[in-house]
Amino acid sequence: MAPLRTRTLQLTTQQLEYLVAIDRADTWAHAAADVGVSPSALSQGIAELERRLGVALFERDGRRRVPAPDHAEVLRYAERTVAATDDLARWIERRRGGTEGTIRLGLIDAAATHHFRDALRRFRDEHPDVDIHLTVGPSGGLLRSLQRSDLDLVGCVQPPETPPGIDVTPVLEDPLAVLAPMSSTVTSPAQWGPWVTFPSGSHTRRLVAHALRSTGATFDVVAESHQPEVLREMVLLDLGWTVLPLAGLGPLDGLRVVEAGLTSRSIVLARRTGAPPDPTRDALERTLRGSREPE
Amino acid sequence: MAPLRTRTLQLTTQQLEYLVAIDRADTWAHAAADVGVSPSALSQGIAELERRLGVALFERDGRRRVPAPDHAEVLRYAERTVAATDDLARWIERRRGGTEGTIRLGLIDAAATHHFRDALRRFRDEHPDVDIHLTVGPSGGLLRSLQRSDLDLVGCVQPPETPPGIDVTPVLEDPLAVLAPMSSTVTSPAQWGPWVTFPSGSHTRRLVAHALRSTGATFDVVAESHQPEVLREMVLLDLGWTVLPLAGLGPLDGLRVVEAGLTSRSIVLARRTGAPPDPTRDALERTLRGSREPE
DNA sequence: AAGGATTGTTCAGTGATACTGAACTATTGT
DNA sequence: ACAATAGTTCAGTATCACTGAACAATCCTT
Repeated sequence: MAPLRTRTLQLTTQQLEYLVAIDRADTWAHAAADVGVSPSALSQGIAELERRLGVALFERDGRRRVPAPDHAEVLRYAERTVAATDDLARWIERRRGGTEGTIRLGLIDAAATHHFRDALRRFRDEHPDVDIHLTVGPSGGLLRSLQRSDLDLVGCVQPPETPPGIDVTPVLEDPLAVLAPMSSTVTSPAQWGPWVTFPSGSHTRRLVAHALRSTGATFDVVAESHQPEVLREMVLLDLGWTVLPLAGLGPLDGLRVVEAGLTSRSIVLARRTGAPPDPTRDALERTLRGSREPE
Repeated sequence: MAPLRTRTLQLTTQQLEYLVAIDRADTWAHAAADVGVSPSALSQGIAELERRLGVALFERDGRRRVPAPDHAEVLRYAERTVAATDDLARWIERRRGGTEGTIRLGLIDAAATHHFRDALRRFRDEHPDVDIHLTVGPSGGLLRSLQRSDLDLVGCVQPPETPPGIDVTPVLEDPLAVLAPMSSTVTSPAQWGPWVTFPSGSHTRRLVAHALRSTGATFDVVAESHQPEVLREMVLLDLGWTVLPLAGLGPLDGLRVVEAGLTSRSIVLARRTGAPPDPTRDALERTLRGSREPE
């Protein structure tokens, strides 16, 4: 049969940006403001996108619009494309402007304050012209930002499944210890707990839950926080037990280390595959990779 | 500092398609014809793309145009984006039209004629409504087609490095045997050869070269072909020795099997990561994966 | 239940963009 | 020197995306 090259979809990055902006903003008016056009333009732009795709992206619900079933897949495409375009723009800018470069680095708490602290300082000393934007937060959010091209390099806990478009290399193992209040009595794992730990959805929490269950402990959670220091305080307040990396946690006064090596989490460096090359980013990655703990 | 959201690049898939078409065609006029516009439109379109990117993509060389240094990176972006757009278009079409789907499958020679032959027949029997487009060729070309979204699923030799955007799962091991003409005398590896084998660039050739060298054999190549049958004929003609998968090779009359298990190549299934879901493709992949050889 | 604020759409007008066809320039081949 | 080839420029036209203003629907408040 004749190929008849079914005239490809003609889209603009602009339209895709509209879609992404709508997803990230709470209202279309805000989304319009975010991309710098009038609400009218946004509305017409989305209508045009729907017309070209031949797919309904939004349904009406009262005066709001809610995503239609097919929306998700198109959004996935739009996000990837916008991210790639963003990367290209940054690559061009770096190549043109003589700037040594900006790197947007994302790290989890322990990585920023402990594991990579010295390596980071060393890198800054050796590359004073490089602008480092550091974002600290939980692994999940960092990886999402990485996918969106809001970050260039991320040091976080190894995710259970590597998201598509992301490439990951392990750097070091971070042992996790079971910590109990001094008031507690050390018994068999079955009597451990209750627990204060990271919020559900946290990679580390998943690891901890799994490890505790396989020792026979129950995992009933009575309080949550993303910050290790806060968890430690909660234990000091006798709220419960916790499982934390000892690394960089500070003094353990008032805490009982019940089990220093319950399990360990793997700290990895993640970057987008397919992103344009960036020697500065590579250099930073090498420096961070060199900062293995003496174990 | 205020973000001031540096007005993102505004590109069209059309412009990116121009760039890709130019790369694939031998002349701009042909490229223009391929995408179905006038040469004038193509020229203006590329000029506009260069203006928006702020990057020179082509230089003049006589009356032709040759890629500028920055061209490669932009092309990489363009190819990925065009491929993703193509995927989206196919996803939409499948979703709208009630069609059971078309799958563009790429296989290497031995996979099509031997390893997956029965599985493929089984799949066709079980899914008579699915249109399978089968392309047979060397691994490298198949993987490139996969990246370009010209294929949906590929069965080939494990590449030395997984290309970005491609995901790979091993399916079976294909042992490679050293075959010599009957006239030859069996000696130590140092006296083996000379060789007829796959053209340079072939994944299998790389494996073979490595394996032979590590046995102490020299690897001097006197003839090349991509087709196992042709290589076998060459051996029969006394041109030299070869290393081939025995699987599906046909009768070995007139050949001496010097070493049945010199090494083995891993046959893998490859698909694009980040492509929209396609249950039909998944079903085919499962069927093919179930066709492990009894080893 | 009325008034007003909020959310998103439609419409007309305008400027930008992308296309075709034809004329044009530069290069290559014979 | 002549013709063929490769790509560009130019003028005219159709399409498209934007703004601003008027509009419709819904939600909130009292």
